Amino acid sequence: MTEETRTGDRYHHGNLRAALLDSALDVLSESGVAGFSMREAARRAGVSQSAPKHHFGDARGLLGALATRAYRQLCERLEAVELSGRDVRERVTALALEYVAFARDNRALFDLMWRMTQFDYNDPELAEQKHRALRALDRVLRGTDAAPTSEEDPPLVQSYAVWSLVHGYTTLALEGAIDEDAADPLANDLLPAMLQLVDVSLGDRR
Amino acid sequence: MTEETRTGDRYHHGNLRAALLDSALDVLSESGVAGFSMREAARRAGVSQSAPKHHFGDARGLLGALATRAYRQLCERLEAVELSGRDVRERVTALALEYVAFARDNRALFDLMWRMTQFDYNDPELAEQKHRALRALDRVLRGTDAAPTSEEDPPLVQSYAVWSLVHGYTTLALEGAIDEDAADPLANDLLPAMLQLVDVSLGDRR
DNA sequence: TGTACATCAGTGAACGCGCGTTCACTGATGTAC
DNA sequence: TGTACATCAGTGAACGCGCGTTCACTGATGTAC
Repeated sequence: MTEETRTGDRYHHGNLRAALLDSALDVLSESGVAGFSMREAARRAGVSQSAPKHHFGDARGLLGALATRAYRQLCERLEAVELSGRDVRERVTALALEYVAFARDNRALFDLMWRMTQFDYNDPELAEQKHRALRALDRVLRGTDAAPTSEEDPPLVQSYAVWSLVHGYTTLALEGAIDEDAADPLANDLLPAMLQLVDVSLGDRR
Repeated sequence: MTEETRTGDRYHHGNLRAALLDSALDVLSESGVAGFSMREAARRAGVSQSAPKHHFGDARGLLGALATRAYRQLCERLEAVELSGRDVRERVTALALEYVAFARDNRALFDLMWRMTQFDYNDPELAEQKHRALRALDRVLRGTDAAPTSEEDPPLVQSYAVWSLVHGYTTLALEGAIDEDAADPLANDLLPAMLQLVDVSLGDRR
């Protein structure tokens, strides 16, 4: 009686919610947000077309759950590298590269994450996870010596600047708008070079 | 016999291509890329559902033409403010604010512009217009005193950095991911403050 | 330990919808002679 | 100046498709007594 997916001879799937999230991710990755359909997700989970309704209501609910899980995964990856590097600049660069790597590994998902207002999907956990990545960056910029970051301190201008730069670079590169010499624009060193131009000291804090 | 749209008693529209672009923009603005349909665009242009085929083939063609026109408009707006400001930093800031203003004025269109790879729409003019905005930024960063910019000089790292920062900020703000004190995050002064952190001198050029 | 019953999870046929596309057509325009 | 004809631009009915949603149902599970 494991928790594993089992599409055996049982009438009840037993694990359908998780199985649907997985198959929905497949559909999303292949067809994009525009081509996504509940029926196809159900089909791939080996279940009738009306089964998803019990778990997610409609496509908004399913995609929302998918996006929430994606934010969580991104934050975990960022927090895992948060402390690697000898100084602030190295740590910021490590975070940035991880951000880009996540986007490249999960193109359709990354796309979905920044498209949720289109679905006006309001989930408190999603909103919370959305801020979590920024907080990791903020901690790094304030430095480890600083007093433990209060959850209520507003993020630094530096945090917004670095986030904007990295996010913008990621979307532009994935779109093919920034085509560098290298075949894979995400593998080269343009991003670190750009980050060198950003003042990450706290003296300029405003 | 003006060039104006006339939906009079004539069998031939006379101006259908332009009229379809306009109605398509309406549909796009209301329904987004996902909700876009050729039939609806035709309906609003007051024409049969099969008429658009003669001019655009399919939705890819119509949206592609729309995106190309949008890039052209963006570039014109950027070039119009390119020289306003007493020094490089002021001029860069003016460009950045205009970029954000364009995105706010044309949300659906701005969204479409960075989604064209989804349609693998290959139009040389679109590709050309895509680079044109970056070149305006590059001219500003090199300064007016510099030798006239050769069309073949690769863009500065600074250009990529500023573009990434501004583009990232724009998309994050429109998505609601950056919520500042002000009700309208695009109207405040976070963007200039972030640009202050970027080294725009050419000494660091690499 | 057994039975009754409520609730949960999933089925599968049916519906109506808007879409893209095709097809034979027709009305207008331009061009050759 | 007039006529014939090719080409262009647009019509409107028809088709098949996949979609979301509804609905009466059924199989499994849990709980009260």
